Amino acid sequence: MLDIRFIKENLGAVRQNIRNRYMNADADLVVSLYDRRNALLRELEDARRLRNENAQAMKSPMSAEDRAARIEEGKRLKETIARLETELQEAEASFAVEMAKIPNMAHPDAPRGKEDKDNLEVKRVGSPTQFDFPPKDHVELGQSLDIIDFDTATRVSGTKFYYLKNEAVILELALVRYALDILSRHGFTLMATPDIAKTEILEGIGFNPRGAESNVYTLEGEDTCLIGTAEITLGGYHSGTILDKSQLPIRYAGISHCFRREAGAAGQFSKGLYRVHQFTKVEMFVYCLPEDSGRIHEELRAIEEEIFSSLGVPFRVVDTCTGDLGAPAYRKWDLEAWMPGRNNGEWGEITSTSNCTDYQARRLNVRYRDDDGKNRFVHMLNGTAIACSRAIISILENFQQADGSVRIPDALVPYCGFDVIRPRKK
RNA sequence: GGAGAGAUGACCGAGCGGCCGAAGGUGCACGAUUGGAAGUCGUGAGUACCCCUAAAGGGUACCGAGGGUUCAAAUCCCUCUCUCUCCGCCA
Repeated sequence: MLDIRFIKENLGAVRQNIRNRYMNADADLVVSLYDRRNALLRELEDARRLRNENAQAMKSPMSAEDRAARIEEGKRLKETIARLETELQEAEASFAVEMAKIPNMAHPDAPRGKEDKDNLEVKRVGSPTQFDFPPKDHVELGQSLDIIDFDTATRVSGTKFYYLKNEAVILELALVRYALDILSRHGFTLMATPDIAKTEILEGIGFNPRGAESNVYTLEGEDTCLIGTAEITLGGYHSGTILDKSQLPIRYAGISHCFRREAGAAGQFSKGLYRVHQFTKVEMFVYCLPEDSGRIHEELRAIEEEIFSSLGVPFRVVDTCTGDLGAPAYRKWDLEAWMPGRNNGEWGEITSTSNCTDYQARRLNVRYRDDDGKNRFVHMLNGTAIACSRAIISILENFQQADGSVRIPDALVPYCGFDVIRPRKK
């Protein structure tokens, strides 16, 4: 969330930002709810002060009548306080609901636009793969190589699930290990995180666990959810703590499963591994000083580029437009890999890195003590190192050969123990 | 899952319902003493929010969390969470 005082002082800019991001939020309503909350708070504190003074006065000896009068006064105040407390609670609740809808401010250079087609391409590495034969998509390849089974997964678990089989199992593990090795070299602390997190952490990160449009699986009667990304568990790791300034930046690389409901995603491109309910991902997460977050965001992007460059997957980088940023991000880079099997060749998102500034830190209450002794909110950033399902798409489709086999990228051969996946005779 | 013990400020640790935002100790910051250090002495210091602000100042809340009793709760009652010990179960 934003700082309410910032909203009050920059109301015009906040309104404009909400419009630029095509979000459904009302800054003016937030301000008026806040003012109402403050008025009630003042009234309540006043009543409490009178109560304390009354109780204080009763410490000294007094006549029976005076004492009785004091007790009456105390009882009256008790009722007033109880009433005001209820009202304040309601006011704070409605304030919190509206406040949560206000998105982070956007970087001034982030392109204005509504949807992903308004994202701005800023860089290309490699060029779309050329084939001298008709290329297959990864669903077909997965079948002919006998390494991905969608049909059985649909029967056992439902649509948008999959079994990895044979070499694909090794390939996934190889990708994970490859990413972890690179991140370890970049000074990241490696983590394998829980796949479940509390609702309050989800909300702090900026996810909406409830509602029909939510992308989150909630666990019945538990107040917990299946995580959609390790960003949640890594961002929650230091929730409610004050970090030592000298520890910063803290870099974590977390591996987890990711679960997404993808409700209403039927109309979108949903074939194969691209949009699935469960996948494995290595996520980068950084806690840093406010003045460092811009630079570190570039570092995260550079690491993502390093990973996919070294794999030999053609990709481009886009500067995500305001309407596509989501609520927490101040700025976001997406890496889009060339996917030859997608609509006869198309860019498809494989990683993404966001600078969320202090938006998440404020609600999760992650601070550091500054040199002047003041506690300030850290900045938090995240980025995908490897999302296995989509990485596998990009490898299968770009590295396929005329004979129906798929070559393993050189960098992954030592991790896989084989350099090609051949069609399996049935 | 069962039984017991506990949770107080950066840390340790006291705390009879009103004199407790909280003793004492350690640690911390500053000052004095010293050639310098140690030691000693003195002073200061929590967090959040609200009001008022130029600054200063004032108020409210916070003793694991949430409820309750009371004119008044760190202190009494209930629920929950967590930690430790023992038992059970188990990848």
